[in-house]
Amino acid sequence: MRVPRAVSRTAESQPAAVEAPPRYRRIAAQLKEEILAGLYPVGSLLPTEAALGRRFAASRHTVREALRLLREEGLVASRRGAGTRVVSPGEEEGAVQQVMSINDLLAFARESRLEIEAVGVVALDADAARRVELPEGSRWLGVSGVRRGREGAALCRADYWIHLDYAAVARLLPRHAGPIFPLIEDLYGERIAEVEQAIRAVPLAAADAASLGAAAGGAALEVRRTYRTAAGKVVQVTINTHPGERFAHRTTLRRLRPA
Amino acid sequence: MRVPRAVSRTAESQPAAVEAPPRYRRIAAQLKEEILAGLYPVGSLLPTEAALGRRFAASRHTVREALRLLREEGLVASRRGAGTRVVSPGEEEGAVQQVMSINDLLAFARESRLEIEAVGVVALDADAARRVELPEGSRWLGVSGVRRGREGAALCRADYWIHLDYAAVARLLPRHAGPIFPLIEDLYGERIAEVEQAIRAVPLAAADAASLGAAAGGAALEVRRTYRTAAGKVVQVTINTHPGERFAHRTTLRRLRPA
DNA sequence: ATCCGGCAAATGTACGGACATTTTTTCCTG
DNA sequence: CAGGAAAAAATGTCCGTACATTTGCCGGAT
Repeated sequence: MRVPRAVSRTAESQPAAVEAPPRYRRIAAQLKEEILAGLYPVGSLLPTEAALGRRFAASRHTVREALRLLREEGLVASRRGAGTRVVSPGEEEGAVQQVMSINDLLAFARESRLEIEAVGVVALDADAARRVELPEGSRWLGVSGVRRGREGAALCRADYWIHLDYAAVARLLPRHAGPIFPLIEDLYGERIAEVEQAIRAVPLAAADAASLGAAAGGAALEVRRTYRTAAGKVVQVTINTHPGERFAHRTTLRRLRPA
Repeated sequence: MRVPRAVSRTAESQPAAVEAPPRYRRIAAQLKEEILAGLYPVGSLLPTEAALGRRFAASRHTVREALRLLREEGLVASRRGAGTRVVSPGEEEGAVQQVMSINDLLAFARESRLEIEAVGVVALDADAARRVELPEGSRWLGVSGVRRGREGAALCRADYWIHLDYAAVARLLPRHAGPIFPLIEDLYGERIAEVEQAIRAVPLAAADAASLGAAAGGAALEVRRTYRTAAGKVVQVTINTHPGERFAHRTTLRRLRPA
């Protein structure tokens, strides 16, 4: 879905002041870049901790912290005595979304940045209405953009349909890179009580592929969320489109009592 | 994945040596227990690193590693100068999941019928190991088939990797079309405490497409579930592959208390 | 050629120290 | 009493050391 370019726009967003990250994060980013560039193909060994320490003039502690970040991102796996091996390509695989609750939705959005491309009121045609499961012809504040991770890589497309009762939230968006529904909660005193989530596999549209730096036509994971108040009113619908096989939507389900 | 037709099958047991976990893991477990027991309610501060070091007679390094585990588990959040605060009890999150997840897995399997095509012991090559996130070379009881709905239409491919400790369950499968893990629970007295679920979009392989009556190469939703006991032992891994855009994986998330 | 044992290499755990940064508390002044 | 500054408290980063555990390689024996 492409939200039509809005006729009127609010002020452009301004990037926050960025300070130098800690050394271990910089080392991790450098190694990640080299992994993604193919310098260390899947299956190959990274340099040892000792060698990396010499290369980056860093202590073993700092190198280990960097490697821990890479492990958490799913790029490498370390084995005692055997070294650290590159286990999977693609940085998006590390953008694992641990969605377990509404609070977790907030956490994911806080760890990524929404880069807004278009904001404007839209009326849903038949296709769009079917896709977002909202009434055909109804009008919503449309917001579309790309969600990016820490190092600026595109994680997914993010498209929003916000109920017009809350359209003034548009004024806050240029200065806000995080999740939108808490803004609505703050600004209007509404409370999201329930999120309905639907996940499916779709072909990646050419327009989406271009802005995500991925190949068009491949498989993409589409995650749609419908945010409702306790009274059942739809406040917002969000569709995140993650390209390719690199992204996995993960959930951990637990039993707490005897079955 | 195509499981080779089984020639012979026996249960093989490989008892794993169980050793004491590292100290930092034990400290984390103890603190988690106290958090879940309500000793530190949501919003309250844990003891400082220094205090925990005194309490557990551990170095700050060890305490910090323990706190890192708790942070990664989403139980606490640390802020420089302010301490470590309990932000979300895992048990309550788990309660949310219980409402809709493992029971939902059973419901889905009950509403469809597993048509088994192949059963046999398989050793995981590198590709398979990566796909199911189990050790390469490890051996599992492989079961593969198609899950069909009421009218017999193919819903998805269903592939299982069952720990060889439970391989005798194979004897029950010919007369059993429903979910497999409750069979294991009944037959062996094991209890599934946790299911880790990963959903991604993949291209539909030609072999899978043929048995599902779908076009090869299109987008498919791959849902992988790893079933674990409370001790963390992997009992079973399941991959369901749903063709095309027809299938949507739906979840409803609710807030149980005020934000 | 194969197998086994020993040793070196490589990561994992855990101790210690120091300084930086942020938050909270305390103290002082108007 | 209120506000601001300074000090103390608390976590974050980064250095170092030592030992434990596991893996891989090499050489010798069969």
